[in-house]
Amino acid sequence: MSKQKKIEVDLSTEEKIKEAARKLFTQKGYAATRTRDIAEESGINLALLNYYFRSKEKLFNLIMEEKMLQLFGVLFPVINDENSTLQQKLELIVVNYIDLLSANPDLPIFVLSEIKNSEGGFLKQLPLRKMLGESVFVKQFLEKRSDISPLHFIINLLGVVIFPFVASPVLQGTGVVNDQIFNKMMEDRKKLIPAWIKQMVETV
Amino acid sequence: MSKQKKIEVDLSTEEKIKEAARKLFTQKGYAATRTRDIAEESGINLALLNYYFRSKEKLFNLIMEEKMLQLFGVLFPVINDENSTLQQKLELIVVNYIDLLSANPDLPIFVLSEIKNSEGGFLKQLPLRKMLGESVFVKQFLEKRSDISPLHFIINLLGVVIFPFVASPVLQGTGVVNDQIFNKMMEDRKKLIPAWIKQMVETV
DNA sequence: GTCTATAACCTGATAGAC
DNA sequence: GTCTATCAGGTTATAGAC
Repeated sequence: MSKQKKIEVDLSTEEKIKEAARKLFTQKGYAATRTRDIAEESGINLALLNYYFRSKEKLFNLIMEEKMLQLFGVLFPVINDENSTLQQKLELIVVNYIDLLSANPDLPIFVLSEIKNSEGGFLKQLPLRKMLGESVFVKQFLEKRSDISPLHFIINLLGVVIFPFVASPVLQGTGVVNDQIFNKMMEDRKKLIPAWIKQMVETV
Repeated sequence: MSKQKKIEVDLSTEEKIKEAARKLFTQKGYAATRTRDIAEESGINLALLNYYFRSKEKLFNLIMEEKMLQLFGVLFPVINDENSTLQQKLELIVVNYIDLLSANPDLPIFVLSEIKNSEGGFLKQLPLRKMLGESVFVKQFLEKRSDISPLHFIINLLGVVIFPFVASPVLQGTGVVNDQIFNKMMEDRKKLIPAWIKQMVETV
């Protein structure tokens, strides 16, 4: 209550640096981001970055783990819910992802591209194989379609949900859509995608 | 016939540099690639890179335009063919993309991520809006579904085709699939995807 | 905790010999 | 055309004053 006068700017120094790092790393990637940019963006001194985080790489690892959790975390609470149907899970995943990515359009390219360049280091703590393989989600899918790998199904789902955001710079940069139309389309897809996928599952 | 003794290594110096640049740029991106790495990879001297291409950026622009054409070029010959049905176009696009990306798995993330970081500079010569909007492909789609934007259709198609390659480092890095299984899946998708999409188009 | 100044290193690019 | 040597500038990280 004493020093807290500013409305939104009043974060701890450590948090201000992290906030700037989040923005710049996700926007430009690890290699293209300079520690000077982060310092400037956060309004603090360059030396403080090393004081709090020891090195650019350590700060990056922190942000990266956070962003991976953000991207993959959408799935975790949903796929093992015993009390929802496959269709309900589908709808929830689609809505949650579209909301998340509308607010963080850079997230997918950033995470996927940095993972690719990091020789698997970041994936060591991501037990995706077990998490998916033993999930209620997969079990429910196999009850409907035991003739096709659930992986195809998951890839298709994430493909139609995430890919538009990955392609968005191309779509917007070539004038195929503008920001407003793109957002409207993503809004529409919240209803369209579950309907398409449902069709895909139920088709013989 | 005189000096040409080596089997495959005998490219012009200029082409050796471009070949190394192709590999490293697509693998690590512009910012993370050092001109020294390119020189070493091509077995030539650092100074020759500047002798032939003036600067890192000019060399990059060359490779980038080449790679964009490679990625988007799959569509051009197909979408305006008057003598093929929508379904045939679909099948051709799917097969061509899966073959291209199986041979160049880094291509999509590289192109999409560099486009995002370049403030639209590379997109100036890509008249995607007209190319798609006036295409036979879109016309044929609208004959079947005038109630839904063809853009949804195209995004879905490219999503299910391209996204698996974008996600492949995650899938392989977490042990969800290995290289062999992944390739088998992509092979299967050549038949699966057209069937899914067909279903999507014909569903009321 | 925060800053200025600077060390130590790296990177793109060029000069100049062959 | 190709190489070695080197410059000029930028980048991460730290020392040391406050």
